[in-house]
Amino acid sequence: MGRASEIPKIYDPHSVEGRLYEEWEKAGLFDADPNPDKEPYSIVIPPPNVTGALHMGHALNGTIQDTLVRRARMKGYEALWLPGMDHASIALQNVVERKLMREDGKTKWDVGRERFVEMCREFGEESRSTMLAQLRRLGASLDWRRLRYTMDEGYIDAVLEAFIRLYNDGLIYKGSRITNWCPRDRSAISDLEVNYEETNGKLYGIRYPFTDGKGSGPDGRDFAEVFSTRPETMLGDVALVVNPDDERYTELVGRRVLVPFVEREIEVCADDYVDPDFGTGVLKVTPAHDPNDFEIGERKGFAPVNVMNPDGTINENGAIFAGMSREDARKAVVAALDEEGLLGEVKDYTFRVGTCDRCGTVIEPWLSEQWWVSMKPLAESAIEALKNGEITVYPDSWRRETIRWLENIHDWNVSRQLWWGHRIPVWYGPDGEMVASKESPGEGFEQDTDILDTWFSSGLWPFATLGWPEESEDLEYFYPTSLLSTAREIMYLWVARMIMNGVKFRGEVPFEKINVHSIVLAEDGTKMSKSKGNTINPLDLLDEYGTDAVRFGLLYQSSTQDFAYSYERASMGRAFVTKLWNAMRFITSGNFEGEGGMSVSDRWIVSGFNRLARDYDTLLEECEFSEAMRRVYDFAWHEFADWYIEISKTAPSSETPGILREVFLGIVKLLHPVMPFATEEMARTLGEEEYLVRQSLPSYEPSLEDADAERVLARTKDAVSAVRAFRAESKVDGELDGRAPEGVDLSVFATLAGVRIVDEVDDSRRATLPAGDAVVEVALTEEMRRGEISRLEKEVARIEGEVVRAEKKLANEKFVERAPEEVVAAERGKLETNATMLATLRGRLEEYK
RNA sequence: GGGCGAUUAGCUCAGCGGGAGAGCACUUCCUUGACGUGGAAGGGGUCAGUGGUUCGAUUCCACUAUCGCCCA
Repeated sequence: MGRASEIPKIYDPHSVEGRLYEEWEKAGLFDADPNPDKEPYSIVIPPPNVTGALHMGHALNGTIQDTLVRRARMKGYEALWLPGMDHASIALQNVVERKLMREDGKTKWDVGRERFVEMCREFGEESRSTMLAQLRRLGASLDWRRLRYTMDEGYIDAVLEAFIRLYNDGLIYKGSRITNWCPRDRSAISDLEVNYEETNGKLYGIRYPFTDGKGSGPDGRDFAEVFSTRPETMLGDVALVVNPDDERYTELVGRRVLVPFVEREIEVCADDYVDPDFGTGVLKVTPAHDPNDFEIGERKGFAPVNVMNPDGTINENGAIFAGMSREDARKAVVAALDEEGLLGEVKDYTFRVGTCDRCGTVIEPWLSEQWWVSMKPLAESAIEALKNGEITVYPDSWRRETIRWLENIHDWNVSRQLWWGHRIPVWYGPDGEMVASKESPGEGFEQDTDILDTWFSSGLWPFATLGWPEESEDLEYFYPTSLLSTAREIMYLWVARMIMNGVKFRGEVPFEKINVHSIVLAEDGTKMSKSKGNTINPLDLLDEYGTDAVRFGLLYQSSTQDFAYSYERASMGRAFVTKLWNAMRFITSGNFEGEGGMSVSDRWIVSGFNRLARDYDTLLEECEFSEAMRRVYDFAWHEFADWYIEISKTAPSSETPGILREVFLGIVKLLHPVMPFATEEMARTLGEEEYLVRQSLPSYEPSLEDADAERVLARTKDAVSAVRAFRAESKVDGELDGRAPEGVDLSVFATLAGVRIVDEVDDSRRATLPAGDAVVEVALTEEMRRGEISRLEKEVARIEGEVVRAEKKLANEKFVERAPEEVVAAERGKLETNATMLATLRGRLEEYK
């Protein structure tokens, strides 16, 4: 017994992870600074929400980034992974509002803007430690000295600077448009923050009497009827509209009707937008309360009438309904219409209702004055960068998708009527001046009360985190960053904007590569969501299986397709760690040493590892994480452990102990970026003194390729497997006498197959076992011979099938003519091999009969 | 309604022009001195359907069906 017995049989993550992480951090292994002697490599983390907690998406993306940055360090780069988080304006503000209400029964208006913002800041400071601790648990090798926050002083300066530059360049303007308005937050929110749901509601018929007399409508009616799902908005109607091709209503165009209650006379006009088949074919136009109506209003020159206050109550334009909530007003309007005889048919109707992502309030499309960014000029540069390959996107389909989105981009509403965030640096002077400035331009100026959308600030992330607008050394050295890894859901919102801003403010794209990773789905294949209760907490996973196991498992499963994940799926990673751990235990025992220089097996494993190192590197470079993991897993388990370790026990050379150690350490180094903790611990147990991250990644060395050794081992493994299969099928234990085919390593074959090599095997008492393109012969006892005929018959039948298939193919003249020469030659070779094999086996069968 | 993607072993997924793969699950055997979170040997797929291109299609193209995501 060697030292192996002193090492536990199972790797214990709990006793290793915390200790190593602390040690690494203390040793400054995650720190990166401009270094003229090294090439830079940099990744900025997609900033998690400051109030957030680690979810499976973070775990996957964190693993990807950490793997790449650790790998870059081992490849000799000055590698920076920059941590940070964003201030999550509306999300955090809502949390603080709820807390305030719960604890003190107060609203934000009760405490006032200044105090409320202070409370938000405090809350953010407290809650951000949660995410930071969780990223450490994941093993994330972030340079913590550089932690950035979108509400840091320097970052705020960057945001204001960006706004002012865009404003001064005429790319930001103020304008009244329809936005998604949340009456509870009393703010515009982005399209992303609206959840649409199919809802059962009603379609109400509203009748607008003609001003010029009864019975003058189509079919002698007194009114024009319009269907609406939001009847209360009729208070803001400015016109009715029909399709110009709708013959039913041709004579209506140009006539006037009365809007009930508000007593406004409006005109009936024609516009292509109207779908004659929807409802009555007549549409009411309410520009202040519907985006399509707004456009019609613009086209036709109707001034909008806004009937709602910011809190969703009806304003003074709503006549007798003024002061009512939206909901009450709807009921009251319907009742009043009914009373006046102006209510038409009321039908059940299913339509999509948008609700606020943060508070669930029904969104009101509402006209308000907002700040907008002109996107088209900015988008051009981003489109160009994506088209000309300045940025490589993995997978490429997302490059095309993003281009398509950019080509159809709309102006972006960046203002929010919230308090927590970057206040818009525009000042209104006493004489109506409007000035963009970080500081008040002077006496009597008042600052705009709106704040900026969180995405406006996070859109500056790759350079604002490096010191911009200062021309810092960091910015000079680390920008553009090397790679951005992200979930696809924020490609448009965030990634596309970073590209535009990068080019606008730095004249250079913000990253060379974009990796769009897949989504970790719940076990049932649906999206994980808290409301469905099907989430997996990554911290529980890390606890149960160990960080390295979870990281490996996630990378192994993550290709371009989303994948269903469950607790059991982490067990594969854990089994792999255990397998490696025990290979290490074996190597520490160091019992096996032979003679005579490098054996063919030694050359084989070295050659195979060498190729693995090359392929693995290429795969990671191209963000093919899943395939890279498969390759190293297969090699480590099914070549190194299953075969080479077994060979080393029974047929070692003088070099075997050293090669065992070197190849194993090589595997450990390749895996270190993925499984940092367990590999470091293994290397240390094997006596390595330097941190793995300071060692070099194994690289490809052409002289180590050994096709000859690979061929010999392939044949040898076939021969061994043939004997093992024969033993299992024929239930044979103990040593057999036998002969090996040409070109196998005899000592490996003999020991692993349990065969005593003899010169001749008695013709009448032997089994002939197909092994790849050769046969193995083993001697049989009388008892074993009984099953031999049926075994041979099965083999003959199988190979006959092969021969027929190949003959048929080769008989096809077109195949021989048009298929590539190699393919035809390979087919001929197979036929020949199988024909020979068949003849041999048939001969044997004759002998037995 | 428009766009994108998926449909391969019981489950989760690779592969993507030349004889179907992995992990888990399943069957049989193995307490051999790295590992039972293991080893050896197996069983199990007309690669969603229909057409087309090709000497050859799971792989390329079209359509259909089902599912998912994004946009309106």
